Amino acid sequence: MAVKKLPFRDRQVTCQRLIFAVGSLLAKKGFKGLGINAVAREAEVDKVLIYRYFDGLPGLIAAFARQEDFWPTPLELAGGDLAGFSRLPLADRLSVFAAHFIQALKKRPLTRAIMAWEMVEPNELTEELERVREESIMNFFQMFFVRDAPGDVDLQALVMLVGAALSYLVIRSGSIDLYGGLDLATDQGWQRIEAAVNLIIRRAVIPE
Amino acid sequence: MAVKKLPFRDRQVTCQRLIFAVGSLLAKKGFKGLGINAVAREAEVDKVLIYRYFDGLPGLIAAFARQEDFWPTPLELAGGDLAGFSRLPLADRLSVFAAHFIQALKKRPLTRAIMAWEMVEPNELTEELERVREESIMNFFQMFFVRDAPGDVDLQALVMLVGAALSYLVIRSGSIDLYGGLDLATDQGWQRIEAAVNLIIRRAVIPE
DNA sequence: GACATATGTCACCAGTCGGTGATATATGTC
DNA sequence: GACATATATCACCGACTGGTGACATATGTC
Repeated sequence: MAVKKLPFRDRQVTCQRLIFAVGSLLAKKGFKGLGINAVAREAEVDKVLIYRYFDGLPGLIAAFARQEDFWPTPLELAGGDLAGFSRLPLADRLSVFAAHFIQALKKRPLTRAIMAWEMVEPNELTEELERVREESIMNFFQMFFVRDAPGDVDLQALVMLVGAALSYLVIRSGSIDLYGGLDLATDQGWQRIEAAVNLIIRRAVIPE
Repeated sequence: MAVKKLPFRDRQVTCQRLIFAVGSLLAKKGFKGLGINAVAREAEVDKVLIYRYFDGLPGLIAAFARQEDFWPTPLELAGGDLAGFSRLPLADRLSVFAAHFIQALKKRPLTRAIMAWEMVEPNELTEELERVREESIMNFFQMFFVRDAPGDVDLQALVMLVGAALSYLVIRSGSIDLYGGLDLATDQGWQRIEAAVNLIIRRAVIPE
């Protein structure tokens, strides 16, 4: 007789298995596969426990998002040195930010998946993630960019446009290799993109 | 006895109903609801006819995409006057392109939906739409921008970055109103975005 | 040991999914 | 009228979905 499951009877462990299962399932199948049954199967845990411990799938996913570092920290976006970052000239600060933003997204497949999800299926969960992220973005901007405010440049719009473009390209790179002739699959391609971003930044904030 | 369906026995009409149903279902429910059964229900047509006439749902969706003007034409992106557009200075041409690109996407909810779809569920169908679009984009670029090629600016990367940013923002505007402090819900917000794009363009292609 | 509780298993529900084969009905051709 | 064909309907399949209630078993407390 096969021992189907190991009833550890340890709630913590079970919860961890479930949370982990969300991540691995998300990575494997995307959202299509993200259902109560599938998650329970993946975790080798009875689905009823998802209701018990997380009050349903949204609660579980929320727990997952809370525990993952699914969104880059300001420290990470600043390149690991907030003070040094803060001392850089505006253009350099923007360049550093752009470069680390790319890196941060590239190394977070699950974050990319969730970002893509948000674009397609607005629901109470994605809205929550959304809110947190919007707040985080705005904080970072307020903290490091708003003070410069060159009178003739809408710095906020500039930053967000760059962020939007990079978000789009990184997300797309998950499913295609070529966008408008830009190679999203190789480091060279991304260097080219980064160079273009830097050029935009330099030219746009000339007056500093 | 209720007359459940009107068996017109007119293949063309039936096909039209199915194609239309794809659009209206896509608009109503997004992709989640886009299944064989749902489409058939929406069209009040037996699902088996989808297999008969379109060889399955992908075929039907392909037919839908083919018949919709789901992607803006070069003429539209050029503002209705190809010759005049072609005669504009580079910076103006880019600005006109950006403005009409925004308009073209804003007035095509289904295109936005499909673009969002492509970001989430790469499959044989989206790949096909993808291919067509990539081709279209590159043609437009080759036709109207490549000739200028300022030596110090990666014009292609610049154009595609702007396109990526605008695509991202327009798609997001379907589900959120605020992105990084930018208002995606009002015309004023979009004017601000457009202004920022124009600034980027002007500054980037100064040398012309 | 008795008991309550926490933890986990199982069976079942109604509904939907994509898909198929058999059948009915209208249309066109001879 | 006879017949083939195009068109549409229907019934069913196995599989999966989210969800719930009943049950089993281990753990901790008294």
